[in-house]
Amino acid sequence: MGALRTPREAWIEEGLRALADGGVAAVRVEALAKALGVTKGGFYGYFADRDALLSAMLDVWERESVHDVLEKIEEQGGDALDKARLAGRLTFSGERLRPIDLAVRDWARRDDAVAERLKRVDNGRMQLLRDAIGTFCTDPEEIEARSLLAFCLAIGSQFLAADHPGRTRLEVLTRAGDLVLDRRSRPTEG
Amino acid sequence: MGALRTPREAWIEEGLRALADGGVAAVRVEALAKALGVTKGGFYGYFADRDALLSAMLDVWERESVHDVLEKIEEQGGDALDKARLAGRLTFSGERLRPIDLAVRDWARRDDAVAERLKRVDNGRMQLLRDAIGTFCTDPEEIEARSLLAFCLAIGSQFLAADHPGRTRLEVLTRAGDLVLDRRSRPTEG
DNA sequence: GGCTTGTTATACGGTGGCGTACAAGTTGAG
DNA sequence: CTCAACTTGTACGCCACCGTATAACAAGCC
Repeated sequence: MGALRTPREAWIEEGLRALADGGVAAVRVEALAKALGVTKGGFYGYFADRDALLSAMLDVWERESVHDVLEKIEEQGGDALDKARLAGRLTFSGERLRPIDLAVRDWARRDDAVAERLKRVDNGRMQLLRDAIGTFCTDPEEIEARSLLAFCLAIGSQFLAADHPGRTRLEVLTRAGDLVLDRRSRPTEG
Repeated sequence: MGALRTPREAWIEEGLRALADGGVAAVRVEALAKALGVTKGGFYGYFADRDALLSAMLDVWERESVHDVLEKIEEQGGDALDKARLAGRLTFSGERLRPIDLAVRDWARRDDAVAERLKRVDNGRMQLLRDAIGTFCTDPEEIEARSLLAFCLAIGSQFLAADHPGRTRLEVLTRAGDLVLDRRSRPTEG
């Protein structure tokens, strides 16, 4: 029996790396092979074609983004606000999920199947936010509006190029997060 | 003298259309030619290469996004809040600038020259928001945080796939915008 | 060591894109 | 109507990529 020198998972992992820093167009079979130090010879033993790899990559991404995050949240405990904050950090800090998420988001604008998956994932995240904001806010419309604000802050800030003279993005982001997620921040004439 | 049957502007316009609905990878000389009903024969009379077209497209986009928007804002008048709101509508409603903006935003993540241009544009937009929010808010840190929130709301909502059961995205978006841009919306225990 | 089994390298055909060269076509001026 | 000037079509070489076929190769088992 021959050994498994470049297993299926290695292709998926390299594909996710390419997706993360070059978008879906950068996921090219021959480029992945070169990055893995092999040729594409073995690739088609695991995947019918490039689309099969893309699909497998999305499977891994969806599992890590939903199942794995929820698991970590549960084992941490805390109230709904803590959970939402941890979920945000797990997804949008750290160099693994964050760039993949952004690439998937752009990809979804041109591929309905990807858009469908992203919708499932985003709906789950929105529910975490609703639960969190519901702990200090009773108006359902305001809960929804604040949840949207919090989510858009997390995503939008990644796509924003503007400077904040005299401050860091992180500082402004923290303050903005407080405005949306903290009951006590009811600024000026609160 | 021969007439100008497919002028330079037509290539740029078609390029922007392709960029808007397929991303920068979809801006292909031969595809644009087909869309214009010609072959690529004439293209290289106007542009040294594909990059020259991309650069010209960005020039047009930047002028429309900054100069033209500022012009319309000035001729409308009103206070800083009205101006910021109009700027937001001109940029993120309507089917011309909005999809181009999103495509440029993703493009900027992989091209430093584009990132530089986007930063210039975004800085201008942020200043409009600071001026607007400064009309009812005095704390500079809160002004910055609210400006970031407003901007992220405009961008992030375009990339968000989640549903809002029982409501439309526009309804939630309007409420969220009020939370950030309206002094009177100081919800629950305001 | 040889055999079996699975993995990888190599070579190929097909497609589609870029940029160039030049021929064919069109247009307006005289 | 003719000519010059410009625009466009066509054909080409090049390269990168996909997917297939097949041969070379490694690894464990007997």
